[in-house]
Amino acid sequence: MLSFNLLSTDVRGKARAGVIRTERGEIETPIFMPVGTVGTVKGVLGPVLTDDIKAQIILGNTYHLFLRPGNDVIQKAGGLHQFMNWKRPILTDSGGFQVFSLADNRKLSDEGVTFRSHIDGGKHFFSPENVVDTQRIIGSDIMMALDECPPGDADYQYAHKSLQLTQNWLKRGHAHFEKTKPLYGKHQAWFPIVQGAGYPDLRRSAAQFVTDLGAEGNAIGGLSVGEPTDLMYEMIEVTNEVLPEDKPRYLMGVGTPANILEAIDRGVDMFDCVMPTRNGRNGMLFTSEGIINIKNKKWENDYSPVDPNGTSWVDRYYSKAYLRHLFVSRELLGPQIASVHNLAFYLWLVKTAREEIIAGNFASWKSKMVQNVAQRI
RNA sequence: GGGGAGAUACCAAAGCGGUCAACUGGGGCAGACUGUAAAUCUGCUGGCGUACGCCUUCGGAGGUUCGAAUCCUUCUCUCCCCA
Repeated sequence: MLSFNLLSTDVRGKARAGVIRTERGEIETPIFMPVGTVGTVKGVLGPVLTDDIKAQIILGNTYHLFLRPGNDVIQKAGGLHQFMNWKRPILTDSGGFQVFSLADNRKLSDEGVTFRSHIDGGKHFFSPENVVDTQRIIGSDIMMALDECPPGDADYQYAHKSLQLTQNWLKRGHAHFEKTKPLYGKHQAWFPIVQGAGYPDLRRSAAQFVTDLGAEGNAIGGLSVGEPTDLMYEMIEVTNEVLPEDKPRYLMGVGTPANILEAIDRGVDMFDCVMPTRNGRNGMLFTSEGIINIKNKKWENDYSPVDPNGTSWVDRYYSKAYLRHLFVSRELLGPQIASVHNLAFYLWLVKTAREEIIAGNFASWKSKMVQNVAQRI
């Protein structure tokens, strides 16, 4: 079973500190989950992820793993944990986000979605049911429901229709989940997803629908897909007013350090985002003092540490000038160091948020940190 | 000693009478990135101006022409081949 214990709630706000227990270990919330789409957190070795970054749970992606290496290889390996030698929990996205991000290569129907593979153009059909089956083969500790993620500027009519499709899929996915069993002897949870675009009434009814499914945790999807930030915060608030307090809440795909702090303040427990790794690979460093573009000329002769306050050894071991040199020279070590740093920073951020919630100081710490973290330096 | 080729912006390299402030690469500078089709993509890169534009450029000097990076003369320098 997956359980969630709420330890502490910030006195002023809705921020929560808790513990999720899975058969592969505990997850202290709020938590950030590094994204490892195809069975690898890009550029980061497993032991670094475990010991240095201290990731408690990582993501995988059903669509990508299904295409390559494929269910067969993963099943023969004994599941994704065995395959990549990762012993802590894994959450897998269902491919729902690819319904959105590969919009040009897919066809939606009530039954499911037909994709054209981005790798070889081949046709594949995903349904709420077969996506559960594939995630059983992957063996993730938390499986995600198949959903449709409408774009941020979806009009009401589309958002409404899309939500009905998603809810139909949630019902079917949930039923199939209840009917099937793990393949490797470890419990797997299944999280449904709240959609509803930027419309409070849709979000509220979607949250109620999801709550009624009685899953072990719930997710908020369809945010940070082009809508204004304030609208995203409003949707999180509206949704969390309805979602049950005794289950973890997962905000999918978000976001910037400031986004995460604001969402924690509105009662979110779990996050994932490609930003620390992708933007890190592209030279953006997130620090407690603000955002650095390490490729900029101004760091050319700055021999100070990457981040003097950083929590990863790379922060003090390498200088900004050296890291800039690696990026400018297109050396592979540059993106690797940046990824390790950014992930360690994200994990530090949520860990500190947790401590501040428990200490009762979250609100004041947050308002100061949101400012620091968002500025460009 | 004889014969030939060439000098273009930071580098390489197109252009061979007007549509050239000059193709394209590289380099440089900056930007984007939110459940990863991304170790990717975009913009700028003579000066001044937001912009229409104006000014100074294609080895040096002179010339032809309404008009030259492009044609002619000459100087300087580089490279290749044969002895």
